[in-house]
Amino acid sequence: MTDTINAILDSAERRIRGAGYSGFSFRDVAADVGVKSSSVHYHFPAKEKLAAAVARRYTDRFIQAVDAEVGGGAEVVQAWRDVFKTALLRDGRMCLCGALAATSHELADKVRAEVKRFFELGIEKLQDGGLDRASAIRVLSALEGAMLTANILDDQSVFESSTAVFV
Amino acid sequence: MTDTINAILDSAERRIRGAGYSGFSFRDVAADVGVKSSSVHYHFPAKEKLAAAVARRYTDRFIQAVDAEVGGGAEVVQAWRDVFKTALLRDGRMCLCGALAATSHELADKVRAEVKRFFELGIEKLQDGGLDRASAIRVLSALEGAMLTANILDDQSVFESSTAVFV
DNA sequence: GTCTATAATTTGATAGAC
DNA sequence: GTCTATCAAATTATAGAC
Repeated sequence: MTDTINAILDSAERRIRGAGYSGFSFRDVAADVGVKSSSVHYHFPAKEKLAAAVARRYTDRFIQAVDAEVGGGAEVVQAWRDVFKTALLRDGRMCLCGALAATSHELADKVRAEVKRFFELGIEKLQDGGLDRASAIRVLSALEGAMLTANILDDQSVFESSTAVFV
Repeated sequence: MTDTINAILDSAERRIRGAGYSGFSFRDVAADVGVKSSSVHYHFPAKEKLAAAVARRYTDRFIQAVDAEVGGGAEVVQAWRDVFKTALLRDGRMCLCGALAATSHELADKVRAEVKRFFELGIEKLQDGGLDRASAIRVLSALEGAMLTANILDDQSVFESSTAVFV
């Protein structure tokens, strides 16, 4: 993975988390990276492919971070909460897959499939931690909702208080 | 409020709930209503004003529906859950203010203010029902998150099971 | 791999006739 | 209040030089 590709993915991730799929353009990303939009197209021929790549990297990193915490002895639900919290505090933005899921009707099949993968893997991992499927979905939904509300109220402490029940 | 204005708001609401603020255009709405885009501009000179009007109507109707249930003897948390559930089952789409909140960085101040109003009023109403502020935020976040997850998993029963804990 | 240039379409918005 | 016509800008995407 080259530096340019990573920079493109970084920019697109940040912009999707702030403004959704339709809220960013190839020129926006190109300007962030310091190249021309045709160079972005060289690496990602279509916008759908760029968004799908962003979602896949986001999910892989997210799961990796959760696994690392669980490997370090953390309880699974706490691990998910911590990684969500880190994403919110570090970037001050919505979960990428939450931002995309909120407008799922506009997503191309391949993008929606990647977003769905984030949720399915989350449910699966939480079930591996001992939760039944309904509880796993409830925890994941609560985390996404807490992030969304913290986002619009512009108050990160909202995430803490909304999910303190899991502690 | 004329029929055309209502039809414009209906179309814009539906489209924002499916694809977010940047995911719809004046021409989309005009085609839905059966007029030209210049006619939409006549009623709503700027896109921001249209979105703000949609959010305001959505919030007013939502609060009205909740108040009606509470007036009919329902418990406040249940009333909120029911109105969310109806919005999901009837339209098969995300909460309008949830969809906008997820991409709050792209919103003009006046639109974001309307979205914020939905959440602030929700918190206020739940507090009137006896919850402390943290619990009110937690309930509202959980409802938004449940709707988001039901949306992406394309399974409305997810909303039920995710929020059954409130029953 | 990145650039210039450009095509084809869409977008938000306005002017003016009816 | 709706229309036709149009604008200026932005959008996704491609061709071809370097």
